[in-house]
Amino acid sequence: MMHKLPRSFYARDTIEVARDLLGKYLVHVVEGVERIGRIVETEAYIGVHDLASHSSKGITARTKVMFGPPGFAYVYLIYGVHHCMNVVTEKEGHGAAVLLRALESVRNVETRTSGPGLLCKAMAIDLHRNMHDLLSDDLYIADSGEGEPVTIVERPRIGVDYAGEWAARELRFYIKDNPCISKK
DNA sequence: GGCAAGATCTAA
DNA sequence: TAGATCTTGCCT
Repeated sequence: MMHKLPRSFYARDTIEVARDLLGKYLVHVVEGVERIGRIVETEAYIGVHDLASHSSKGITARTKVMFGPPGFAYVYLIYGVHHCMNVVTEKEGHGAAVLLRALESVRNVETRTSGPGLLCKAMAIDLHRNMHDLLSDDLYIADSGEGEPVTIVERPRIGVDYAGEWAARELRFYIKDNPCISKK
């Protein structure tokens, strides 16, 4: 039994949300087809003081969604090639989000999902899904209701070497021994 | 209005 | 290990 996560789930500490998202299900309905993937890897971008976070640049046309209310999607294009999907967390105005890095295919997901770019490609997520409400009926995250325990591994984030000491912080989380992880 | 750089992926 | 490829943000 799938249960859509409430707004209050996202309105918490970003690291807690990043850890709790592991094992949850991302659902995207495209042209009547329901695509579902189990979240197995995330990264936390915890606020304006986090130099690896886009929000550290302040409020701009691109980052304003990160400063909005929690439970919304923040989608952007990286390297002109790939899309990355984030989930806005904390209270409105905080500027934090959780990046979804890898999924485990559950239903109607054909291509690989090990990495932010591939994840969005497989789930058919693009810039048009930016600022989409995750409490809507066509793009949301749900709990299986089974409360299955997972072993969480903490590692430094990927591709943020420019962020100084923040690059070394262990803000990446994934499910131990899961074969769908993007990188060890 | 122009320019540099980026939370990536694939092929060689 | 380099190239694809385009939006954002800052500079002029």
